[in-house]
Amino acid sequence: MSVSTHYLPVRRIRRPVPGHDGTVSGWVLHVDLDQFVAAVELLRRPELRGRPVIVGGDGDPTQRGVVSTASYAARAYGVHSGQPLRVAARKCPDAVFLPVDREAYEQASALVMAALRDTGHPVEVLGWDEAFLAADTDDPETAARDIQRRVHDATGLACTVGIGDNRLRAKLATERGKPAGLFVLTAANWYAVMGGLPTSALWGVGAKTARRLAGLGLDTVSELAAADPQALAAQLGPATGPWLVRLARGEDDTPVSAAPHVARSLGREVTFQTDLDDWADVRRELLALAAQVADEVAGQERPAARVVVKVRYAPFTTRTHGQTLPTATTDPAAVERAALAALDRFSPGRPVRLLGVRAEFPPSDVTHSPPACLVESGGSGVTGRRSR
DNA sequence: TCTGGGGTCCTAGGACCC
DNA sequence: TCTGGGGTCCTAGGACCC
Repeated sequence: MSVSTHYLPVRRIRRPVPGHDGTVSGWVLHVDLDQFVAAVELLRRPELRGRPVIVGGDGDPTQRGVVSTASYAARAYGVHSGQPLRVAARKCPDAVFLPVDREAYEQASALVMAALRDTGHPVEVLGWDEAFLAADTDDPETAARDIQRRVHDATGLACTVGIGDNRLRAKLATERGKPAGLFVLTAANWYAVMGGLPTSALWGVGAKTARRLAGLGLDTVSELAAADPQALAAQLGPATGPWLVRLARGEDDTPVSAAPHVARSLGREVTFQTDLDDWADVRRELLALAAQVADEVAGQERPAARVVVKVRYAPFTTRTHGQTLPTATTDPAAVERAALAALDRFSPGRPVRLLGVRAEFPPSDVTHSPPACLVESGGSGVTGRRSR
């Protein structure tokens, strides 16, 4: 598994403080590749250009699996990421279905990130196809076009650049510049662009939170921005409440961090095409997953402190149980033992749809960087809630 | 419409200690 | 024997993102 990194020093960017003439000079650029996974496939299969292409699972729409990425031609039929492949096939029967080819995307991603670093701006990688750049410039649009040209020259791929006066606004600008365009979102146009939108338009507000907020009478970004942070803290938690209000105001003072990402955990999981009824099979599959994870933990030379096993019973009930290791270790046998011990805490007999094993690294380990030889750009899931 | 696989972070509740 | 309040740690679950 690759881990994002590079060798530039971490640099805290200058905040874009308006000068007396209203100009700002510290910008955040959010770069997002257009239909990345599908675009990589189209690069090596140019004959498919213009056709609906759907990448996901094993590339077999009769099997369990979801859409990773649909080409723009396929999206016109209502196909989108996360949709079950069976549904996608019904909506777009003439689509070309392709299996996920992780390695190809990681390679393409590495080229993209290298091109971004060649700009000289600090780069914070967010995943295969996204990055923030800190740009100390008075002309962010020229910088953005320069980035688009460099990425295209290096890879043949198109990207959109969101320009913002902080990370949050840059990120939200990008979707308004798609495809292959630019968009500028700052404090100056925040409410004009975002104010009337539902709260789910914010980065970090999903369907569940939007529904809870609506239950409190907060439907739009403007309404959330005007809410009392303490009142929301009582409703949604001490950190989440105030954070949501700041989100709605477009506030984010997190610097672009070019520091190498150090994973907190490492896991493998698998959904079976047919539910496992026999607990002996469950045990065998779990051991295989645990061995895989243990192997990678050993390869990373980062001791694991805890092992968590995930079981999804049919039809879709998910449970987790963890086992803390006596001492943090890279020993594969210890990791496998812990996984088995955790499995013993589940109720056997129920049919199993999914099994997962995840190793967690101790929190104190965050200062420990992975060895340089294991490091490449792109790849790892630098996701989840950020910048609280 | 039956719902992947990789992650991150936050919350609530219980255990435990003083 | 019954009882307080606070702090910290651990665990499971939930929500979100790519």
